[in-house]
Amino acid sequence: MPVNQSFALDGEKGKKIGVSGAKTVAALKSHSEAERRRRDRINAHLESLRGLVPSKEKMDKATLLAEVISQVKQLKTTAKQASEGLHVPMDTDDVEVEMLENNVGHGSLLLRASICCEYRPELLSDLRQAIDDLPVHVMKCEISTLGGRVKSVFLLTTTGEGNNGNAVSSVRAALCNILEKVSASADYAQPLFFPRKRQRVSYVDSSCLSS
Amino acid sequence: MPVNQSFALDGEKGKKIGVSGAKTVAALKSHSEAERRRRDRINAHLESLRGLVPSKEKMDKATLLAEVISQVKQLKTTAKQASEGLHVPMDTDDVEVEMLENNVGHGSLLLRASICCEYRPELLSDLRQAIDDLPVHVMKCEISTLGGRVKSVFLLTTTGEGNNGNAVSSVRAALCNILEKVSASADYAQPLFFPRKRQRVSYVDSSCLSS
DNA sequence: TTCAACACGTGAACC
DNA sequence: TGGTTCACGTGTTGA
Repeated sequence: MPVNQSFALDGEKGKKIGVSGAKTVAALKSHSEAERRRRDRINAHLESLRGLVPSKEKMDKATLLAEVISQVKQLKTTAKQASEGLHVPMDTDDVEVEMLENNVGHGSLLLRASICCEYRPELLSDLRQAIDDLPVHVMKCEISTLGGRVKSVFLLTTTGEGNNGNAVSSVRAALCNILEKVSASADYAQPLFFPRKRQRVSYVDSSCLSS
Repeated sequence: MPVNQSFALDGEKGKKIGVSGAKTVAALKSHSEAERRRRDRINAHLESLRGLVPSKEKMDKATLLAEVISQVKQLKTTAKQASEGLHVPMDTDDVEVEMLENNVGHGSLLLRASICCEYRPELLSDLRQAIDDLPVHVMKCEISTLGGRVKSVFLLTTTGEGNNGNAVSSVRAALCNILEKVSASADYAQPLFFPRKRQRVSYVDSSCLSS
């Protein structure tokens, strides 16, 4: 049972309990009702968040919010890796080669190589030729197109013929060659307003993460 | 300035204001402090959610939670589509067409179409021709190869020219035509309405993980 | 008993 | 001025 402390306060401050008191109590009533609506709104959203979080137990409000935070972060990273990292071609030419694992088989390496550039008819055959000339094995190839741009991602394993130590650099060099060919053949056509980034080569060594 | 209403209540209930009153006021103090800690915890999580939401304005608590809810739903669908995007071609020929949403634009549909078959040189141009002949728009295309087999996944939106109701069936028919061309070139008869399952037994996949 | 979590009403601040 | 949002202290309930 809620206590109306305005009685005591009115008495202390000498206020009259009359018409002005009725106005005050009406204002307080609408105020408390508005506050109750606000609480209900927030709690309703909290409840729908409870439905979205993959947990079966009833959780504390704070722990529920913490769970939501961690899930949002997780989803953001996976969505980012999926959309930007792997599938969707960006509008800057790019070559990336990274080593994923070094214990696939007997000293063979697992590489992830990607090239992103403008599409041209000879691109796919050039890619195939370049990969065939390398001492690598294509485990998986993925080609994505978006608006005339192409992003190609390869999962490669070294065949162990050559030196595995420079496998990353040799693959990167081969892909950069293809990028150069693209740039040379596309020199006459520059539809963009600003000078395009021709070649951005990045190399991530993931071997430091795992022993 | 907070009002300590225990004075009036103690007077009404006839309680003594003395040692027991001191204990009561101490209990109330610890209680309010605990409640304050709880509020701080919740608000801290709310603040970190504010940092995660892609909005620059300061938002209401309720609208912030609503924004978080919509973002979680959005991220869930994109993450799911991304994980679906990593598709490895299987050893069986297959055509799949499904409707993802029906409220993309003004009555246009979002379709996901995929075809999985053996690679042949004319496959890509055939695919392009078939898609171009359909009243659809290619939002995203993804081609994956594994050991000579190809899986191609399209994200399509209907242009609204034809009847959206049979968009799924027309796309499926076009893709099945391509599948039949593959089969025809392989000198093999095929059933009429269902995508044929054709086991690929010609050679062992050299890109298996063991080596 | 104490503790943790919740809803409630209220004062204050800001349009 | 009302209207709205927030923080606070408190009553209550269940472990």
